[in-house]
Amino acid sequence: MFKDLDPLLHSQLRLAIMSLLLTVDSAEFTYIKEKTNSTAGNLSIQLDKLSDAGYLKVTKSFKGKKPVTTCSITKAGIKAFEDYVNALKAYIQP
Amino acid sequence: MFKDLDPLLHSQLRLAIMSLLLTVDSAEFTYIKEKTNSTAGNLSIQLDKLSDAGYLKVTKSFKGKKPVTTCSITKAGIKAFEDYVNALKAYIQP
DNA sequence: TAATTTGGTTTATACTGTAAACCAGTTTAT
DNA sequence: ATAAACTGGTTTACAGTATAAACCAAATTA
Repeated sequence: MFKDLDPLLHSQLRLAIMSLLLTVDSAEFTYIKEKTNSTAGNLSIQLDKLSDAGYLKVTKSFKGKKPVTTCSITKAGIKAFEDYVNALKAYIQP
Repeated sequence: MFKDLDPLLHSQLRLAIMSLLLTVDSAEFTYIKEKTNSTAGNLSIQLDKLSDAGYLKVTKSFKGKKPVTTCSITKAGIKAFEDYVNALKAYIQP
């Protein structure tokens, strides 16, 4: 009746990150931080978790002299998100 | 962009409990336990939290000689659930 | 009457989420 | 030139959450 919800996605911030990355090719750390209203520390950790799970790819580079962290969702991430939403529907539909 | 999700509802078990109680007048502890596939201990605690928040009403009685715990959702619980679902939609819609 | 079952609650522990502190480097002001 | 403040994060420490395991009282069954 109620399927398990992927615990990695069932978190407000991580879900927001994934939701955001679904709509764009890639996004920078600071952009995600702003859009999700998160602190840098929290975002850093949650990005690591999503990255460790293979749900997104994180690349580090420099823009001029400044370090930039860029994130993009992976195939596995899209799949996991879709599965999560499908499972969730059973909970929130009347 | 991403509204906060009621942390009380953003929990797999508590959400399942609320979802279940929305569809029925009331339900007994053992029924909820079975339908949500939860352990008694976990269920007991999560029911307390929802009850403390005023999202549901828990009444204790006896069926014959056996104790029965009966739960039903409150107006406040229905409202909270609806708000949660509306907020959640922003996260899961493409 | 001893063991098992029912219907839970309480306790202990592992896991999560978060803010605060921190770090390396850059820019700005003096 | 150097101190102060800012950028772009990471690490650490702690509070809160979820869960299983242990427990309890009463009823049922062997």
